[in-house]
Amino acid sequence: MPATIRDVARACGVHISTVSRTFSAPHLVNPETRGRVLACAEHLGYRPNKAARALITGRTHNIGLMVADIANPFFPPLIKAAESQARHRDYHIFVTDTNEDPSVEEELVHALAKQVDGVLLCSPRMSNSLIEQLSREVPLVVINRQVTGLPAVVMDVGQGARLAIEHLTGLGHREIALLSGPRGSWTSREIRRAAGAAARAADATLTVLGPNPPTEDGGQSMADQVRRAEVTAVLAYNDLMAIGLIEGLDALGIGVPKDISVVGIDDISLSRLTRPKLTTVATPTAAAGRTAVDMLLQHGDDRRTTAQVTLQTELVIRDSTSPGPHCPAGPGSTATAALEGVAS
Amino acid sequence: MPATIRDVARACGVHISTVSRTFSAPHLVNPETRGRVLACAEHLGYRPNKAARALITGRTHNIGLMVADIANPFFPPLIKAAESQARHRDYHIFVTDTNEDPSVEEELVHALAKQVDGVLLCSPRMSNSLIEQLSREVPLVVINRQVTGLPAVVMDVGQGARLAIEHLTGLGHREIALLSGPRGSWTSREIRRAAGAAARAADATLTVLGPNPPTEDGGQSMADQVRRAEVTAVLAYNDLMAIGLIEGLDALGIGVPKDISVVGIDDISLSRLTRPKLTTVATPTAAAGRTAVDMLLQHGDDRRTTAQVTLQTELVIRDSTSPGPHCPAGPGSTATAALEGVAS
DNA sequence: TCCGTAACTGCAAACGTTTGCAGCAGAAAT
DNA sequence: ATTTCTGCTGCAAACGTTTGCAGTTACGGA
Repeated sequence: MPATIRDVARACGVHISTVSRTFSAPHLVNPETRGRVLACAEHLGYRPNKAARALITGRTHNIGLMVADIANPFFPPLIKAAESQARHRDYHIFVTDTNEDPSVEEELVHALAKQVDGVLLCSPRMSNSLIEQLSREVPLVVINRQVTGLPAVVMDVGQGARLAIEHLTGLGHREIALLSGPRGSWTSREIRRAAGAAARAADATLTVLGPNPPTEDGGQSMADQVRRAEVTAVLAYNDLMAIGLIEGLDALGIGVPKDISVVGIDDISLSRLTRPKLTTVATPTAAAGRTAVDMLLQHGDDRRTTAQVTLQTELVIRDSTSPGPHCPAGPGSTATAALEGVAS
Repeated sequence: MPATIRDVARACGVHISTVSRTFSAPHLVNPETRGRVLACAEHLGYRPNKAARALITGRTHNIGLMVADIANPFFPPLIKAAESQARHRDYHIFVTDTNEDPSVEEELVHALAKQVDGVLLCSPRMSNSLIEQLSREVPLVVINRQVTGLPAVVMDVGQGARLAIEHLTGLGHREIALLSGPRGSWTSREIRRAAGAAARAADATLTVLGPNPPTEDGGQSMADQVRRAEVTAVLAYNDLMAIGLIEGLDALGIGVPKDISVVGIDDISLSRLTRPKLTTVATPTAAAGRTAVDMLLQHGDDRRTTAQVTLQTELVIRDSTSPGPHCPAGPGSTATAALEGVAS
């Protein structure tokens, strides 16, 4: 039903290749002819079929962006930054949500494969080997993860976790809990590794609770376990969990930061609105989105650009943390950092 | 580089049509042959090229979903519902963000056109005539808007606005402000119409302030104007603006709901977390997402299904509203409902 | 024995573009 | 006057599939 290149060619008595060139290489066609073609096209409502064009050129000018949960406010700034960067380069971004499900991730990569020029995998949960395998089907850039041989942009959340733990131990906390993230999360492993090391260095005890779904509910439902863990401070896998935890603790009559200090990670905009305002680790999400797009696009030209970019994080101190029981540096703290919890 | 159907055919000494059928109509090929083909395909890492397939079948099994601002928490529940519904029907959803920009909307429809089987337009800002024109290029379903001849699913926000105003007038408020939404928003016009009628019916004065960007900042920056309008209650275009407004009023030393009552629209999950918890109009976003997908898909079979589905809204009373100055029904209220503000 | 039928497979034309190559006119250079 | 060049246009082969049609084989029934 929609007009094709052939209809236009017929309508203005010219060969289809001339019509094609009018749209994809205008300088190759006589201005007068070009005018006639454009008029006919306009009149027939003709638009080049992107799919057919992609089939032969191999370029769609689209980029896929896969996120684990579009409802998590961590992602939108990254998505928006990627979109604006892509637009500058005359590309479009197609976003898909995987529902935190690795099998959906794989399926979606296949679905996107030939409709986009590359896919940005944001915090993917699938295995390294699967990612490598999929990368033979379509160019991939991973965000918040490292896969050998693939371009990656990671936000240095390990450093962030270290800063958070140092902040807490500096306030005198010695019994700290870590609410870990979902199983299979590279980020969660990094946080755990770095937080464990930082706690050990400060002679503090780190109790890992998890894995947990990275949502408000995930945090809220851990309130009771946090209470039983008898800690004075908590570092959560992300802000959403931290906020949920604060709600949950509140319901148990435990005050934040009066009784327990809480630190989040991500610095989502919501963190500035809650009471108390959340102390958290700010991650450069917008920069990550921009960088990922750039890497994907230049990766297209030069096939061996498999650089890994690391972006710095920083600690934002607000109102959800306060000095712990052993103020500057009291005795009675254990000398080992215990790591418990389910392996991810 | 990636294996094509021809490579597979050659590798197992069979015609390409047999390979094709192995994937798209397995029952038509001998089980033994099918096994060989699958083995070869597996070995070569072959995957049917969706773009090429779409070119000939005319079906991509993808659906586009356009939203104005992915960072607005109103959208994710809709997106997720649409995605899960689509997945059940063996379709995938590609989400795009238009940045509240009508020209980007048009461009994106073109970009999506032949890569998807249809596009869901969520609260589009473009003109009716442009939407109609684009609908000749790709099947469209509009959400939160009515365009003659196009299938639509609308959440009855007019009814919601009426409930909100009745709630406020019932509490004794007679001077009410409406923080309107962005220019070009059909929803904003509906709210204004219904709120105006409801105010008039209750002998209350409605002052329209706007248009405004539908964001937290949009609400926050109106705090001063709200104060100068000398109203005792405010209905905001959406929850985000309502929350921003509460923040802004707080900064001016005006308490909610003590000094001014505030009602939002949407019932985003955040509304349950703010202090005070927000009284708001709940919109059935998930149902809207599911319905839109269904309409698009059945629209594909039967071309003349241009039904318009209306979903009901309901008022959720929380803590941001309280009785106004003229308690049950005092005298001294004006008899006219004034509608001011810039036309949208 | 012959025929009809069922089950499978191959052939080739589509789908809507792009693009290297060749052809052609006219202008400029020799 | 001949050549070279430039600017434009047409031709046809691709891109990777699907699918109606026809051909082959084997088999059961008459």
